[in-house]
Amino acid sequence: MREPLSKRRLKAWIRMLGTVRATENHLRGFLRDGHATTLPRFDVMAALWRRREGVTMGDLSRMLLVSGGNATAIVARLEADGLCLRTPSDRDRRTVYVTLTERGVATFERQAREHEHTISALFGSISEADLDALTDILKRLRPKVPA
Amino acid sequence: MREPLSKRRLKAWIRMLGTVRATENHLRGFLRDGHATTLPRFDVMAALWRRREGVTMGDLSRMLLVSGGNATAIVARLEADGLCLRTPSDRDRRTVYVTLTERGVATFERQAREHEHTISALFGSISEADLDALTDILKRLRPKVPA
DNA sequence: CCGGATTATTTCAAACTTGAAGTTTTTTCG
DNA sequence: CGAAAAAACTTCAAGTTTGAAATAATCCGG
Repeated sequence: MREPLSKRRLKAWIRMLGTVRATENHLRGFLRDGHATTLPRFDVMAALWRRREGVTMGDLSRMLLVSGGNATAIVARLEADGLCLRTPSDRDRRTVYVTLTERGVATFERQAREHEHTISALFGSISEADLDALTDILKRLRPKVPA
Repeated sequence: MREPLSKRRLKAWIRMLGTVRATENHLRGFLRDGHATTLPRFDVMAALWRRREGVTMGDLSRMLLVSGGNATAIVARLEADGLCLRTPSDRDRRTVYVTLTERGVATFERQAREHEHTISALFGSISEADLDALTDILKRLRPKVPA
């Protein structure tokens, strides 16, 4: 044994954290310089784009793993910019459905193209087999942390 | 080919991001409930602990991949709480060395024990071979994103 | 039907974070 | 040497984020 297993796990975690932070910093850069937006705004718009039919605030915060208060704040700014829309539900007057506006969809799709290219470039050095291995490992990791 | 490679890379990235966010949320929980502190404070203290001889503000922000302004803010709060100390350099009067106080060391080590256990538990479902594979993949990923 | 629990969301203060601008000091090089 | 450029920090405004408390609506058991 080269090192206690718990230490090796810790190092793997720290390395993963570093990779994610570095990648996020990179993404933040092109969103700022090329699209005058931010990562949290992009993340919210991505969630809204994926579920075009509308998402409740609760779903949104669960999808992004952020607090409800945070979701409220970002959606409020996106709405002020005309990129998304909040519609109260008829069925349950507590819930609000959020959707992208037409302009929001167009804006996101423009950003998403470059986003995908950027990620693909950053991840270009890992093979298909690695991609499978990574996905497999992450799949086993994730359920350990309950939502 | 099951799917365009760029889409698969994107999905792997999104999955990794989710894993990291979920893990961070979990860590945030025990730091708050058990140690009355926060993740950014813990991260700074970890960096200071690792380099006990002292770290400049610049080194700190590069180690943690955060902005200089951010490092200043967190160190200021830690210092106000008596957990770290800022010492101006004799050699270069622009630079400041930051170190943990004795109390800071003791506090961090207490938190770090539980932190390591938590990570070890979360990562308990991946084998040693997986750990190697994961580390290897991340090592190849990371240099693509220059600091 | 009533009242207490639960659920969905918002509000708010405090902390965190970025990025740009400003200050001070050191380095470079003509 | 003496600018001009570079480097190390700090400051600040604006945006992000959390978590607790407040609101409002729905659900559920009696």
